[in-house]
Amino acid sequence: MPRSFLVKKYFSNKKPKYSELESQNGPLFAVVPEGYPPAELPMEGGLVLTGYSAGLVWNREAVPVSPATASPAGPLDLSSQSSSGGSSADEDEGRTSDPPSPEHADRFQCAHCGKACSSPSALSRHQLTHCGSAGAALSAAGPAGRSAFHCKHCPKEYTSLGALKMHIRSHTLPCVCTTCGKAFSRPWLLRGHIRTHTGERPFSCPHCSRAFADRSNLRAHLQTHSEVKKYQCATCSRTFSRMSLLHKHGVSGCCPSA
DNA sequence: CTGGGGAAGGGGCCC
DNA sequence: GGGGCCCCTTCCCCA
Repeated sequence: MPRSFLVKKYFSNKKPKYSELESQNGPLFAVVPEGYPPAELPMEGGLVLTGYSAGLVWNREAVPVSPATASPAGPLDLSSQSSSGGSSADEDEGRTSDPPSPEHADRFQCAHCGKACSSPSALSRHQLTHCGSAGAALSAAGPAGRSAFHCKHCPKEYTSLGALKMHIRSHTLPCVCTTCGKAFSRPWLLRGHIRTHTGERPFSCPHCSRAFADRSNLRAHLQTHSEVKKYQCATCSRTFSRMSLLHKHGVSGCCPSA
């Protein structure tokens, strides 16, 4: 289970550019199963994602997945659909931290969302995420119980100074490319950018000769080797390698009954 | 028009 | 607490 996907919460104000998606639910939501309002979809372990999440367009009903084989890591379970190249297995190469073990789930489980943590400290840190801009106002989370650190550049607020500092980087952009001067919030974003100058492509596709500078792009590419792709249209069951393609598909009229 | 690649943003978790 | 890395997601552009 992808860690960040489980616990991501701040959909509503993540990217200003996505305002059009937030303002018009249109075709995109045509693929959300009925009974699952876009703003509240049940997730693994009783998790509920609040707010708009463009990442939830896949249809779990359209592709019945048995509990035994259900992949918590992705929209569709591809673990048994790897005949054309086993993209799922390849995608998971190098990922060793997922999913959390059941015994850990019993030992360090978040009382608010049910998330299992590997240690008490991890649980403590996780519980802090329930406070603040997520609007989850949990009195039991953290000593303050409410956001205490406000960003001076935007309305966001955080429960820890570390989280605030991390966020402020997105405003100050301290990582500057010495080649072109472009600035980034994170060192690894800069490193990824530098690859665009050097041409370095450390992520190779095991099925073809292509290589990529970014792991996520390789992951997307691996979908193209799979017959059954990750994102599925609820209306026609056609699958797509990228959510953006599914979105386009919906916009183009396959799902007019949005 | 569609599918795919490139580049980038940002939150969360682990060490 | 901070750095590094994880992941997902998006936009833009091109074939």
